[in-house]
Amino acid sequence: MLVSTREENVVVQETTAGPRERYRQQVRAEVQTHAWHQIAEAGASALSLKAIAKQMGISAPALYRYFASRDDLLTELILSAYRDLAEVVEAAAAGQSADSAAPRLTSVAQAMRDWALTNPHRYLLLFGTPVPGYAAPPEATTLSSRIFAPVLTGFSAAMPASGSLPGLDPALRRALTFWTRLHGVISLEVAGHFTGMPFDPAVLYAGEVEAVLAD
Amino acid sequence: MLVSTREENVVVQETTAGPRERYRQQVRAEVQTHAWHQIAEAGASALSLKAIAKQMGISAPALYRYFASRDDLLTELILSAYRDLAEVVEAAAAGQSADSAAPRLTSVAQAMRDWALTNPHRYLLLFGTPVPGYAAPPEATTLSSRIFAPVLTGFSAAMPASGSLPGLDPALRRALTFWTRLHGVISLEVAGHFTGMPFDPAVLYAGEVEAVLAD
DNA sequence: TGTACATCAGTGAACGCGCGTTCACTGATGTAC
DNA sequence: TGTACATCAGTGAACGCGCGTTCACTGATGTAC
Repeated sequence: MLVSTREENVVVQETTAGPRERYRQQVRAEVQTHAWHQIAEAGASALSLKAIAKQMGISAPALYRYFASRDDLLTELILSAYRDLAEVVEAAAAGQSADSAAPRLTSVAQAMRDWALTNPHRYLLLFGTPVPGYAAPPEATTLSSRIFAPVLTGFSAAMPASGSLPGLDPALRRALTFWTRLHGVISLEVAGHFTGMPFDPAVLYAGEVEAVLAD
Repeated sequence: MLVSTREENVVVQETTAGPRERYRQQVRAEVQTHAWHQIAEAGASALSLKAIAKQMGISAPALYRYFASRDDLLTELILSAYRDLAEVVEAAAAGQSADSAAPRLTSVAQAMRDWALTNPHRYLLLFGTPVPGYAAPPEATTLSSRIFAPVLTGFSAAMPASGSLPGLDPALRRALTFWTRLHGVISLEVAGHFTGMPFDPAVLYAGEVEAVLAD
């Protein structure tokens, strides 16, 4: 499983950073890589600064130069996972012709599943069981709607704005079910609930993608 | 939130149990109640025998009279959650007339959501992020198919057995999408991903139930 | 180009804490005669 | 009904372990003159 840990402290990287700042970002990235491996092996609740320090051959207090606390590190991991997925979804939505919404949304759906299967622990960290005792920062909500936006605009474009029906705006409803139906398949697959069952999850998923766009 | 911890050591309970055995089952139940409260507050990874002992006003080693280890307790919790849900689903399926499948499946769908909202931590323990480093016992798979069975027979009855289409048997496919679509809504709601969004999850769910049975 | 100084990465000891689990034991409770 | 014995729930001390975090410190590195 590939763990790509890019640094995204965009503001800093824009101007020419001094060698100390460059080194700093490099170490931060290395810490996050080890953190993801740890989450992959023992789950998010087991994320431990001391264990990361040991793996890096460094003393534990040294890490406090880079992250204010364990929860601070966890926050960075979650936000970077959100950013990563948001970029993947946006790229998938942008890569298709703007004429019709269906191929754009198909592309988005495939990108989501690919990302989830490549990064199962990131997907579960974002959309699985919430980490107990941890409150996501407000920025998470912003990034969450950034992921949702291409889907919503896709359906809004495809449908006449027919005012609100009883209960739920139709474009919002279709965007929501797009999301819930695909999440239903992805999350069960990623959590291992399809192992040993006599069917191919990819086929099931493709069927759901087709169906959710057909109606 | 109600935590009902029934003892289900059926074999023992059938014959008349001595007073010691009765007491033993009572304590086991009490331990499990405290365990669920603990999972609700700090997650499954934080499940701790010492903490339970402290809450019960008992010494920690005393618990080893009732559970062989921490993982043993966790296994009992998971199996009892599976059993509980299986009974709820079976009851919902049996409560309707056997004539047509649709009302039976609607009833099953509502029972599933009700159970999940009443027991969010149980639902997440069964179908959310897997507990790291913990392997579910084989019996879990058995109970899992017991939950799935009423759905599958519902769709099998409703459809002519038309042989296998390319990819996926039609009844299995519809039973699977029944499950994935409802899980998609339930899991996101239970994990708190709908909080603050401008719609009613119950309406969204009802719509999905209707749609999954309509086609 | 050379030197003095400020910055900052990293160290090692220490804090209080909680964990699962073992062990030898005490004392109450149920049971067989 | 009374007594002796076996069973077993529960105790307290101890084991080795890992955790987050703080503190005063050392020593290397970059920078300003």
